[in-house]
Parts: sequence; structure tokens; C-alpha cells
Amino acid sequence: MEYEKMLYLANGSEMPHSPQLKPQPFQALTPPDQYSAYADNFDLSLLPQDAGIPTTVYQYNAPQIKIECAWDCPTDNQQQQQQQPAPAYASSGHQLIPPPAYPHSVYPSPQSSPLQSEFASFGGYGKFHGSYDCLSSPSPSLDASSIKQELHILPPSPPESNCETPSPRSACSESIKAEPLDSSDIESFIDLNALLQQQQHQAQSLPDTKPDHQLLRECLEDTTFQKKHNLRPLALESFIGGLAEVRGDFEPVISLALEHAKREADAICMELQISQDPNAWTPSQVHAWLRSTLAQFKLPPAANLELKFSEDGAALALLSEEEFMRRLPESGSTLHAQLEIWKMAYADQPNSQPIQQQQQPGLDLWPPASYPMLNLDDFNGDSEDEEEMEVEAAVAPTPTPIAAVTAAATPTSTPVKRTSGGRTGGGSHIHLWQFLKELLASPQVNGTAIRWIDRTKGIFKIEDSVRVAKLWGRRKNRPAMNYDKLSRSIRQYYKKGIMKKTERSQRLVYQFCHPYNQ
DNA sequence: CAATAGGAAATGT
DNA sequence: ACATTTCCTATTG
Repeated sequence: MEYEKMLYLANGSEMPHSPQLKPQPFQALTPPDQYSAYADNFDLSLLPQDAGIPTTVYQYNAPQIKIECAWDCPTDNQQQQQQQPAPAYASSGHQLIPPPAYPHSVYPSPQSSPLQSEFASFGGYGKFHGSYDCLSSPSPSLDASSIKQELHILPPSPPESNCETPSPRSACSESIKAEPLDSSDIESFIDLNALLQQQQHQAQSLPDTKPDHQLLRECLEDTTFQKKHNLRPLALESFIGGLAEVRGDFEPVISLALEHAKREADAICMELQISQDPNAWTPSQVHAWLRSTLAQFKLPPAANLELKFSEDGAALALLSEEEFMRRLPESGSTLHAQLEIWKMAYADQPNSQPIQQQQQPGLDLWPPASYPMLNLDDFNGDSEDEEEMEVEAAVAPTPTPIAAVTAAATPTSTPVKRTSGGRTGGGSHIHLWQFLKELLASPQVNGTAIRWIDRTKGIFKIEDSVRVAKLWGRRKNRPAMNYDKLSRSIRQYYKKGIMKKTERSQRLVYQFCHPYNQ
């Protein structure tokens, strides 16, 4: 049983900011495949709010923190966890987001998630608020704040990475204060898993200290947790000097934090009694998921849901967005987008085929054709170094920490043209730039391998070149893909006017050219 | 040492 | 034909 906890900051309950009116040249350029859904969505938050169409985009006001956790839907302890669902945490006035149903990933909470806001002053982040030199943007209501928010939103990404630091693991990462997590989600997984195990087996000796620090920082900075448990806030400073010395003191804190996180996610997982794999859902589970998702996004409950959706998860997964829209004009897009996320998240974790679910007869047929991504172990398996394998193993069962931002899931404001019934993995001829946008739009899948630095300008940074390359390789079924090649491809875009170098060139930072950054 | 930059050729669709 | 992919050399920080 592995689990991890992700902390990220979410924000406010409104996004009444003046929407940036932007033509949608990009859409015109976007090939009508399901990937375009993500590509298109990547900055929906900037689009005019389409009345009636719910969005799950980032919200840029009232900075707030949301703590979410993700891990395997455990096969044990489920009972007890079920007994203490999320509501338990509402005590201090800090309600957690409605339980995301997905055990592996935490989905973004809808606009109005009642979140606490006093965390705005979250330690260590402040200094970054002004660190951008690229904040000048046409939308006053968004820019600075939005960027700040993004920093908070994408969990495992160290704020430092926005500074001059060229690499996620560079000197910058030594700065404890502002580094809640390592930039590499993969590392985080490992750390967490390791920590968990250590905790279970040997409460005392925690050999690997470096990773612990990340987790500890994460846990400790998570004041929500403390408040919820009426714990005296711990002085982070005390850990900066020597974690080893004081470890004993906060060990319980960690336990509580982890427990807290776990319980919450488990409750969610159990609540719906569904598999992490949408394809394994029974029709009734499909209904449960649909309802839950509708509620989560505060969409009008659908009448005759059972009649409208008679298919099981596998069939549901094959439905096109159009079909969703046809059946549920108001919420179809969102549901479809959410389903895509689930599929992606699951597909990205091939090893996670949970055993805990009520296996449905006949569903085993599903995976191969629809989930090419599941094959990634094929090429991870051998030639790759051990570390890679371990990484995959660690990542797989432990869902990518879902930075709840469902930007990716956000339905496009305009009923789009996306033909295929959405499969997640599949080779296909997706373009690299599309893929990158897709990743950028779905931290659920990419972890923090890549993220926006200035969304309005289309500037992004690859935090984990290895991982991004690997993901790209998977998508294109190019096991030998690496960052060297990927970057070469990106460089081709310079000439084509799809991407360009940033003014002040920074390592691993790229920028989409105009229509492509829309 | 990893990243950046391109040229050039190979490849897959 | 096109969009990479692959390989490689040189340069840069």
C-alpha cells in the first residue's frame, strides 16, 4: 500500500475577472482529434466565461490552499477510512474539496469549493510573487495573480524553478524555505513510498534523509493539517538546521498528515466504490461517477441518467464528446473531459490495475486497444536502467499526484470538433506542440514534469526533461525518445513559427508563438 | 555536464 | 510531403 500526499494551493471561488477575449485561431489550427481537446483547453481560464458551460479552470482570485492527496485505492483499511470521510475536516472551517472520486488523482474542485484562504500567506511562496519578469501581460486581472496562482497550483513544482534556476535540481532546490516539494514528481513518489514504508516498518531509522525533507516540509507547511488536528504549528525553521535531530518530534505529525490525507482519499475512493479504471466500471458505477462528477462541478443533476447512459465504463470511455453533449448539453463536455482525465491518469499508471475493484465480467477485453499507453512497460521493462523501472513502479500504483487543476478537463467553451471517442494513449499523429500543451493542461498526468511559466505568453518550462521525453516517447511509441531528440523537434518549431526562444533564454524554457499560445 | 543549436539523413504515416 | 526521429558536431552556461 503506497500512497502519497500532494499539497497544492488552489484558489478562490470565483473568476469573475474580465475574460480575455481572444480569437481562437488556435482552434482553427487544431486538428480534430481528441488530443486537441487538451490542446484547446490549455488556457481556457483565459477565455470568456461561457455561461452555462461549467469550467474547471483555474481560478485566480482569493488565493487559497487546497490539500489533496492521492494514492492507491488501498485494499486494506478501507473500512476505517470510510468511516471518516472528508467532512471530518470541515471542523476548523476548512473544508476540503468535495472528495474527488478518483483514488489516484484528485480532481479539481469546482469553482466554489469552500476553501480556506488564510493560507495565502503560506510560507516561502511570497518571494516568488515578484520574481517573474514576464508578468506584463494584457490581462491585468489575470497575469500576476494568475501566475502566482499557478505556482501554487502545480504542486510538486518548486517555486524556485521559476527563478533563474536552470534545473529543478540545481542549487536553488537547496533552499529549504520555499521548497515544498521536489520538482520531480517521480522523486516525490519514491520518497513518499519510502517514507511510508519506513514508517510502517521502522519508525525510528529513516535512512534517506534528503527525500524526507521534502515530505516533511510538505507536511509541515501544510498547516491545514495541523489546524484540523489542533496541533501546535511547528516552526519550520527548526527543521532547516538538522532534520535528523528533531525527527522524533515530528514523526507523529507526519503520521497524522499521511493518515489524514489517506483517509480522505480513501473515503472518496470508497464513496463511489469504483475502480480507478473507468473501463472497469459497471453501468451503475458509471452512473455514480457521473452523478458525483456533476455534483463536484456543481452541474445540474441530470435526469434520467440511467436512461441516458446505459453503457458500462468501457463503452462510456468510447463515447465522443459530441455524444456526451448530445445527451447532456449542459454538462456533457465537462463530463467527457473529466472522463478523459481519468482515462489518462489511469493509463499513465499501467501497473495500477487495482485488484480491489469488483471486476466486471467481460471488461478485460478493454485495455489493449484503447489504452496503448498501458504498454509503456514494454519499453521500460528492459533496456531501461533499474532506476527507471523503479520509478515506473513507484509511479504507477501511486497515482500521479493530481494537482487538482483540471485545466485539461475543462470543456472547451465552444462545442468542439473532436471526433474520436477519446482514447487516451494511442499513437496517433499528435504533434509535439499539441502534446506539450496537453501535458501542460493536465498536471494530473504529467505531474510537474512541465508547467506553465506564463500561460498568457505561452511560456512554459520543462522541469523534468527525462520524464517529458518519456511521456512523449510513449505517446508516439518511440521507446528511444529522449530529451535530446525531443528538444531537437522543438527546435524545428523555431523555424516553423510554432515556438520561439524566450527573450531571455533560459534553459528548458520555451515559448509558443502566437496562434499556438492561444 | 547538460542544454542549446542546427545540419543532414532516415523514418513512419 | 511532412513531421518528426535519429545522429552528430559545435557551442554555451
